[in-house]
This record gives sequence, C-alpha cells and structure tokens, in this order.
Amino acid sequence: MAKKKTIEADLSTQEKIKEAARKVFTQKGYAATRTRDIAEEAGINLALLNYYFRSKEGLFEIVMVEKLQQLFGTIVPILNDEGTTLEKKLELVVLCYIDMLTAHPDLPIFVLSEIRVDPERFSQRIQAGKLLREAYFLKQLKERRPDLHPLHFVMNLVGMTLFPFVGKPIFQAIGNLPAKDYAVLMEERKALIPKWVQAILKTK
Amino acid sequence: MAKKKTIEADLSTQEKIKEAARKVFTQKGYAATRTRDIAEEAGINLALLNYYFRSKEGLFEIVMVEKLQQLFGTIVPILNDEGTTLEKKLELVVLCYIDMLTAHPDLPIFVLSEIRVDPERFSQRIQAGKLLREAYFLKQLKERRPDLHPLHFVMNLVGMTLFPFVGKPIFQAIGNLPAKDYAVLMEERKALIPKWVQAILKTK
DNA sequence: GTCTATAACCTGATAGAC
DNA sequence: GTCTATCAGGTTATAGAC
Repeated sequence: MAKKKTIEADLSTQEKIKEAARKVFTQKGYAATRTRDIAEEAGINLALLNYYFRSKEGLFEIVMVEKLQQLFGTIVPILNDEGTTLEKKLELVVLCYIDMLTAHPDLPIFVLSEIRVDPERFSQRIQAGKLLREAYFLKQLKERRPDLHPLHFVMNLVGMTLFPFVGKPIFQAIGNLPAKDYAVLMEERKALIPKWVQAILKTK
Repeated sequence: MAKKKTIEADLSTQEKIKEAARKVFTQKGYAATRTRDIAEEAGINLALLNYYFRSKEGLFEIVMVEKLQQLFGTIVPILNDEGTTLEKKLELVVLCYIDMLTAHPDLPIFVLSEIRVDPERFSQRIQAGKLLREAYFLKQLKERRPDLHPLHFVMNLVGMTLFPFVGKPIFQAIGNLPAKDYAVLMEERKALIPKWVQAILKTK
C-alpha cells in the first residue's frame, strides 16, 4: 500500500507502460499528455516507451481501441438480445454502465472529447453506429412509442446514466458532497433510472 | 458570404483575436491549440497575439471565464427566481439551454474536459456551486420530493438536455441522421423534456 | 500597431553504451 | 531490455525594424 500512485511492479514492462498510458491518456487527453508523463507513471525510462511502442500516436491508438470497446462493447449484446423485454434491457444497461463508470469515471468524457478534437480519426471506428442502428432495442422502442423517434429515449437513458459522471466535478460542487456521498447517489440511480425511463415511456 | 471560415474583418484586431481564440480553443481544447492556429484564424500575425494578450495562457483564461459565464450564467437567475413555479423553471431552463447549445454545441464538452484535465485551475471558479447550492429551485425540489436528493432531478434535467449535444457525433451515427434532422430532434426536445421531468417527479 | 526574424524552450524520438 | 545523452522538429514568446 506504499505506492498507489505508481503502477504495480509485478507486471511486464510492456504492460506497465500500457497501464500507465491508459491512466494518463484518459485523464489528460492525447494532446496534454507527454510521453514523459507516461514513462514516469510507469516507473520506466522514456526510451523504453519508444522501444515497446513505436510512437505516442501508436500507443494512443491501442488505448483508444480498448476504451471504445469498454464504452460500447458491453451494452451492444444487451441491447441486441431478442429474448429480453424492454424493461429488462433498461435495468441491465443502467446496472452495467453505473458499475463500469464507478470504476472508470472519466471514460466517457475522454472518448467524447477525443472524438470532438479529431472527428475524422474515429469516423470509421464508430461502427458502433451500425451495430446499434439495427439493435433489437430500437425496434422495441419504436413499437412501444411509434409517435416519437427512438433516439429520444436512448438520449434520455444514456444522458441520465452517463452525464452524472461526465459532470461529476460540477454536480459535486453544487451539492457540496464528498466523494463518498456522491458514490451513494450513483448507487441509488441504479434502481431509479429504469423506473424513470419507464415513466417517460408512458407519458402521452 | 465569401469567407465564412475566417473572422469578420470589421472588428478591432483585439476582438478578432479573441473571436478566433473562442473558436479554436472551444473546438480543440487548450493543449491541442497552437497560438499559430489562432493567429491564422484571426487573419493576423502571430506576434500580434502576444502584443494584445500576454500569453496563450492569458488568452485562454479570458475565453474560459466567458464560457463559464455562458454555460452557467443564464440559468442561475432562472433557478433562483422565487416567483416562478417548478414547472415554469423547467420549461425556461430547457428552452434557454437548447437554444444556446444549438448556437454553441461544443460549449459543455469544452468546459467539462478542461476541468477534467486540470481541476485545480477551476476549483475556485466554480462558485457557481455556491450560487446554485442555495438556489430556490433546489428548495422547491426538496419540497416536492423530500424522499430523494434534489441533485437526482438536476442530473436528469441537465443530462437529458445537455448530453444530446455532448454525444452528438455518437447519436448521429446511431441514428444515421443528417445534421438537419438532428436539429429537428433538438427542437422537439424543448417541449418534451419538461413533460418528462415532471413525469419523473411524480414516480413513486 | 503590425510585421519579420529569432531566441528560448519543450517534446517526441533515436543512437549507442551497458 | 534498459539506461543516458542527444538530436531534430515544433511551439511560445520576444526583439527590433517599419
């Protein structure tokens, strides 16, 4: 417990570097990150970073692919499951996201802000679009509420679930809450959001 | 109409630079922005930037203060108004935000990601926290639903309103929508979100 | 006020010893 | 595989002419 700040020592050097890169890139973003920061965080020399990974850009790509998978990969199978009800999907997605975001709070803002800085770079890689566009979930929404675009409900669900993490510093300041209490609110939302989304689905 | 890309020529040089800085900083973030980009966007020489504003950091501070004001300044008076009902406040906030965000879509992600990169830098300046913490709006929420932390409803309201702009590239990919159609959805949400939040307030 | 030229510094990447 | 030392290129900021 002496060093929580630096990377575990019992990993391969390559893995230490990748782990450090995950941490620094997601916290500061690509542009604000210096390869020296990553090397220091990994407890190794700067030259080693370029020995294992060709370049800063290359290392970033690897991390980014992981993060995109982390952010979208988990929910696609849930939303595409033809054997579950709409209600069940809501429960599962919220549960799954809140657990994941509690462990990795700045994952969404990292991904979203990198996309914003350089949209071209990821235009192809958001095939998550394709996967989700035909999701069974959307069919179920369309069936339940043919009068409104299903994207409205996706926005509501994702907004209510992700945004408290994206805006955490702001909300914490408004509520004047210590981190512990904030975590309690997130726990509460696991059960609340599905109910709220269902209430929204029923509004005329 | 010949040049929409560059800054209007009939502004003072100082204002041209500031306008260019607003545009480039908000789109690329502090770290990814080069002062050369701003100078070019402003149609002036790099040295002039340092003549009018001491440094990149200094220019950024000025822009950031403006943006914080733009993001929070508008809603604080609405939420603090003791003469309006909760329902009216919901309507006004949503209307106000969606109009503002339609004009400045990447305002929230800019502010949030800069805060994430360097939280210390803004810890003092988010006194918006103080202003909002005692907002009359929160009292009204607490009165309506004493069983739940008022922050839950703030998160829902803000999440449903802001997140569609923050996640625009993703949602657009999912829905395979051209920008025009996306704007239509945002228009629709002006009337929908207040109803939805009220439905949420009524869930037992 | 505005420009050109350049100083001073920082960052990514490599060469070469061990 | 890992390190130290250093290069090459780019970025901020300034000096000085006009």
